[in-house]
Amino acid sequence: MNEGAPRAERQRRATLKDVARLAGVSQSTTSRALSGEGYVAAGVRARVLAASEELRYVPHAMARSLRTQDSRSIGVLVSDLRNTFYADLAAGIAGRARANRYTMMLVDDQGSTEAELSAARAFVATRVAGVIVTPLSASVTDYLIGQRIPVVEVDRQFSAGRCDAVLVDNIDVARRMTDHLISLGHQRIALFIDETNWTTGSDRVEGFRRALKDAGIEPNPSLVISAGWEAAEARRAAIDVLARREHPTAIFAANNLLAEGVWRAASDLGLRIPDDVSIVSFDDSQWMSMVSPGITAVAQDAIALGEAAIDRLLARVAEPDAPPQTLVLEAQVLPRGSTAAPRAGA
Amino acid sequence: MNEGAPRAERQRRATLKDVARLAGVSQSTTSRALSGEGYVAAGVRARVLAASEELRYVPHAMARSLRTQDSRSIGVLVSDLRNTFYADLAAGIAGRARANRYTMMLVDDQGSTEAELSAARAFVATRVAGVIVTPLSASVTDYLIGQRIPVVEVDRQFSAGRCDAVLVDNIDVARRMTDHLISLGHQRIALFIDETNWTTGSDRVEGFRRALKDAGIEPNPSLVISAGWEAAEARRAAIDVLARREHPTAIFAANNLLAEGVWRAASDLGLRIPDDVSIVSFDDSQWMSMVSPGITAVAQDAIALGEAAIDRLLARVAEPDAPPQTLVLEAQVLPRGSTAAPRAGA
DNA sequence: TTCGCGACTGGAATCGTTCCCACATTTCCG
DNA sequence: CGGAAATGTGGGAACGATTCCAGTCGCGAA
Repeated sequence: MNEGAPRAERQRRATLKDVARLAGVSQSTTSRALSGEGYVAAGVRARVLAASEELRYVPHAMARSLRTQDSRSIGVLVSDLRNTFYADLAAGIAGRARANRYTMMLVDDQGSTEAELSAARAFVATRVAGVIVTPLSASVTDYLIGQRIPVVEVDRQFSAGRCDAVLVDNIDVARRMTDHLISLGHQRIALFIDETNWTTGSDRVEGFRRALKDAGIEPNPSLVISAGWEAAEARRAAIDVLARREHPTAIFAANNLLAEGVWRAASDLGLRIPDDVSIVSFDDSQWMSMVSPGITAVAQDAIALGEAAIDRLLARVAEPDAPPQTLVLEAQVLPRGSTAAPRAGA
Repeated sequence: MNEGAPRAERQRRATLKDVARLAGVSQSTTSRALSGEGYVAAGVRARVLAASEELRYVPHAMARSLRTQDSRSIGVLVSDLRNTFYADLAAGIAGRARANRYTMMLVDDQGSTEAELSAARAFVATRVAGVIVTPLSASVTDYLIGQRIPVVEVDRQFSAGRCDAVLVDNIDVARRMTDHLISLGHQRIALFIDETNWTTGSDRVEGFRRALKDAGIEPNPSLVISAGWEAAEARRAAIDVLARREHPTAIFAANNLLAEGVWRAASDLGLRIPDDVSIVSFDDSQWMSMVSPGITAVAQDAIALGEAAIDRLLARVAEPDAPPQTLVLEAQVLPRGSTAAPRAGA
């Protein structure tokens, strides 16, 4: 053996060339033997496999995809992994990605549009096959579409008709939930909402308004409350609202964080649910089935949402020029104990 | 212009060569202009930048890292993203990764050792700079170490002394928690545990045992209960245990899922907490602060755990030959209302 | 005038694969 | 028996970047 640099020899990772040399055949043959494509004599294949095993050879995925010009990874961009909604979404995607032998690059943009855009650039740089995003603005999607990378928008939609999307019918579900409250006799219903620039938010408000309108209830703008992004903010806002003399008899929280804030506020003020105030939530959470009474909630199946998104993405990758599709998944209203008729006289 | 194939021309993504051609300089110069390394005349740089802008050029990260032989991505392997503990861990890692301009490849192995190993192979194939793993067995770490890829084990440790690790002192915390119950007067304490082949599980059992021993309480093997992996299983097991004539006066659940099962079982049986049974949990969860009474729990800061893990990993990448370190982070016992002295006579 | 040096540029090798092509050998069939 | 087809092999050009090296200038100093 060459006594030159045994240590360096050990350190370097084996390449195809090393395997070829050890097996005593050319790189072309080695490649064929390992990939199983093309002619290779049985004996030679065995020698190559043995050599590859001995050197613990692992093909360099980047070199491969550089040459073949295709990619086995997808980019996923979510807003906040600590929120179970996004975590479940990611879990759904991760499972299916693995099943389809894709790897997943995950970025949590923490609500920052700069982070979002820089993640998109990183995805383009690594030439992902496609991207799944819960967008904060239209710019990510625009950028990716401009770069001709397949995109699926999930949960919120900014680029309707320009890329695929997987959504829940927020208008309909919000309306049904509001109807539920109205049918119990509630007239003064407050809606806690985070953001109305997104389709999720504006659609939920829209569904809420329609239900009121259809029931002939006068819309009251002071009962649509922008409650910020965090439970703590929502809690403060809810304390304000619930401390009013004629406080709403029911509160509809547009997501799980807001619901937490509202629930804590009611608890802070010693209000009893549902006697003093009914509470419902858009988004189910573990705690909502554990507190008593349980919180009536819209159960979005975030895992299914993620699975649908990656299925759509892979279909799009296979057929880039098909017209964009928007998938709308069902969401269920789970009635629990947090809703009842308003107290007489309230 | 060449009228040959305008469509194909539009389709292809711009490469360095295209930018160079448009700017009228060589690839070398273009590369230097874009990277800022080496000499480039100001006018030329401007031209190159303009050309790159016009073609919406995005450098091919894989080609780059193939050439430079370094990697800007890390692999992360967790057991179940739907569990907030792992989701928070991933969130902590994701934040720091982004801050350090690394991308993160995330795999959720769903508790399958095959999935775990195949993820590890995928990481090696993409030549990640390093891997953070909540291992299911020693084999992932062994494999990665064999491939000379830096590894940090988090939460559980299988390869002590052979790679870095970031942990919580499970023995100590479990002991303190048990002491808390003992100091309230409990003698018949059950421990619900998932798995004792992992350091997390066996250490929690160990801490529990030591606390009992130090207090002179006879260890009772029938009170250390393997309650499976899911809340539903734990619930069934807890119903069995709590339905016994002389049921334990306190239950220590070794993680949040188990705690959920135990809590639901108590609720199923109409037992009052803490009057009929005290409950404590290793792992805090959102619901534990929302139910009443709140559940006394060990709060592990999973985000901090993730941050510490990636800090360690990046330090290791910078200095591969330093001796392995094991970081032990603090965890707090959060006393809530779920613990009290056992009922007289119980 | 010549030398040397700093500023600047381009050619070409390289990273680790795949795969087209050319060539060699064997098999098969009319 | 001749040639086509099937089988097996290796050479070498890509893929898209970086970077070493060898040049070409212009200019101030010797």
